[in-house]
Order: sequence, then structure tokens, then C-alpha cells
Amino acid sequence: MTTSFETLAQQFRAQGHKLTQPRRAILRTLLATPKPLSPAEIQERGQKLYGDLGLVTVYRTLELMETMGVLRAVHVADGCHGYALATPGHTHHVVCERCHDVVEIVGCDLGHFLDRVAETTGYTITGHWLEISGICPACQRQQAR
Amino acid sequence: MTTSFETLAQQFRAQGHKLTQPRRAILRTLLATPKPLSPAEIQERGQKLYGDLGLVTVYRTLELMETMGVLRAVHVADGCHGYALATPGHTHHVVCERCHDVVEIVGCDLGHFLDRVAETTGYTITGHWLEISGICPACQRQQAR
DNA sequence: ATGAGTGCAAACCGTTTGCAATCGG
DNA sequence: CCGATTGCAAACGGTTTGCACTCAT
Repeated sequence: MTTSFETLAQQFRAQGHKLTQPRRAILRTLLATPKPLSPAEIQERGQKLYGDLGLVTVYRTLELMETMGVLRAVHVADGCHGYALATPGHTHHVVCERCHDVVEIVGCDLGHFLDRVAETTGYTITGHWLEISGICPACQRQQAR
Repeated sequence: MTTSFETLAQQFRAQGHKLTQPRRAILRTLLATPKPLSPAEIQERGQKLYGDLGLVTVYRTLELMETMGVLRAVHVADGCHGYALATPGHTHHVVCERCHDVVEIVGCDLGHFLDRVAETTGYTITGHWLEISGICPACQRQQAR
């Protein structure tokens, strides 16, 4: 299920947020890639859609979208933060160590693992966060040469 | 299996690193808690053991220990980084949302899940990182009142 | 019209670097 | 003794804030 621009736009309006030019540019930018992007990357790409897009606005819009629940922050290896649209349902990512390509994993087998954790620790489990790193097929071929 | 000061000290010597006062203080600080600590917290606590401990030294020692493989960085919710001694073997953590208490999970059932991921994506899986959040037994009781 | 949203500049904070002094082996 | 290590101060890069102006509704 891919999130559409209209869906997001409606969520903005429904929650009383204005749909300004800068915000449109940010939404379109995030929709255009499955990879998590850093704020700076979002600004850079977004400026192709709205030239005056400021970095500050990117930060403020990302924060807003996070609280709206339509965006999720992911931790990328080099310490920077990345942001990607939240996919409805539960997903995890596999990130390529070489080219940083990202593949989404739908479906999550962790249920019974988490049950066991709850059992042994006494914790009530409220969430989890899995990030898998690997080498994508393209980079594997490159390496083979 | 708990890592001892002596074990760590020997690893330092074995790899030709000097065991200075500041480093001892940092090791003892990390040994004293199972929770991931931020560099600033490590400095603060470490100064009780060695008053002149500088933040720069904390950073440099953490970096060294990470390359030695005796320390692992964890991503904590508020964007800051935390550091905790690496436990031999593969472990994951469950972090309490309320009190930030941390429990270690030994044993990792993810093998066949990762196999399936490798199969469906074509990626070679090189690593994974799982963080589970929940509410610890103590906080559950508190909440019940 | 009017308050939400914007961009700029400056403040802020965690982290890294250059350097002379110091310490451990 | 001699090089690894340290602490300081300054640089640095990403993020946040204050403020006057602008835009969407």
C-alpha cells in the first residue's frame, strides 16, 4: 500500500495544518523515494520543487509530521538521522552497507520472539525497532569483480 | 557472563594501549551500570573516580573501545547516543519507557527470520540491530495504583 | 483579516581537532 | 626516555530559537 499525496494532504487539513508550498515540496520529496533522507537532503531535493525552501522549515515540518504519525525517524549508521514516510502497518528495513539502498520488509515474524521476551523479563512489550544491514545484490556483483 | 575490570585491562595491554587513570575511571564507570550512558554522563560519573576527567578523553576512549570491540553504541530515543560495554555473544536490550531501566536478552531467535529476508531481498545479511521497548514490572505496578 | 507558517540570522549543543604539557611503560 | 595520552580552547556541523514578514484560509 503506497501512501498518496492526497491522503497526506487530507491528514494535514483534517488536523488543522495549512498546506503551504514548502510543505507540499517536502511531502512530494518524501513520496518520491523509499530511502530515509536527512533533513539536508530533503531540503536539497525539495528546492527543485520550491526554490526558497529553508532548512528550518524542513526541520519544523518533519517534527510536525512525526507528531502526526505519518513520518518515522530511522537511525542511520553514520550518526545522522534519516526520515521516511511511515508505511501503514508494521515494516522493517534492510539497509545496504555500501550504497545505502533500502528495502522494506513487510510482514514481521517477531511475534513469538517478543512473547518469549515478555515472559522471561516480566516487561510489557510496547514496541520494537529492528534494523538489518547487509549488502544489496548490485553491490555483491560489484564486489565479485 | 559479566565482564571484569581485569579482562578489559588485559585487552588494553594486549593491544598496546596504556591503562591511564582517566581510562580506568571510564572503565569502572561503564562496569558499574548495565544502562547505556551518554558521553556526558560517563564524564560526570567518572569524575567521582578521577576528578580531572575531561569530556574529550571520554570521547576518545569510547572511540578506542568501540574499535576494540568491547563497547557498543546504542540508539536511545531522544536522539542522543548511549554507550554500554559489549557483552560477549549476541544480545539485545529491552528498555523501559518510563524509567529507562534496561534488561539484556541473551539468545536470539532471529536466525530463520533473517534467512527469509535474505531469500526475498537478495541481500547478504551482515548484521542486525534490535531494540525493544516496554514497561518494566516495577513501573507496571506503579501504574496500577 | 488574522493567525499559522516561513526564512533569516544568531544562539545552542554535542562532537572533533590542534596543540603544548603530562604520564605510563 | 619517548611516544601515547591528556586537557584546554577553538573549530565545527547539525539543530533550535527569536523575530519580523508572508501566505493560506
